[in-house]
Amino acid sequence: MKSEPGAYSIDNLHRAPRRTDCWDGVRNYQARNFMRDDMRKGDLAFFYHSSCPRPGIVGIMEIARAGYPDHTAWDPREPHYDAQSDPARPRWYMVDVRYRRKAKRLLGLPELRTHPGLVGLQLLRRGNRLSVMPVSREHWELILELEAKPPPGKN
DNA sequence: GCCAACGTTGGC
DNA sequence: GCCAACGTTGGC
Repeated sequence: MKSEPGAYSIDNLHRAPRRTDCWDGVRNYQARNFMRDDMRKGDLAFFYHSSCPRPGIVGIMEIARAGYPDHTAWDPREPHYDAQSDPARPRWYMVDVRYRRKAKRLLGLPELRTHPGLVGLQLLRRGNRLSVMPVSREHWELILELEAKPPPGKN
């Protein structure tokens, strides 16, 4: 799950009450479907910082509540207000996430890209712009193994 | 249903 | 700031 740290970082989540917050504001149908249909309470997710000097995976969180309507879509004062979303038929969904831990080190996008085992990871797909996307069990475990290794040196 | 125009995302 | 790659919109 991606977020721009300038808007909402893993530190924000760490400081939130009960280290839990709602993942609101997603306004993309594919990303919405992942949250609404595929995420279950107790699932784990990587927290990814995007649009920043060093984009990459910065930590792990847990889905604390499965998909439910994103009420910020109905509030005109909200930045992601959507006048077309009817409370009777919610268009946008969110989940609640709980902070688990920070990554031992940043798993930067360039490093992830160089790893042959991560070919096919949706995050690395060309032109990918989804802010929420699935990670296979195999890729998940590979990334955790990568985390345990020393960071790549500068060549 | 096609597709051009436009807006957004996000790496660089 | 640039721009590639998408998604959305709306005229036809």
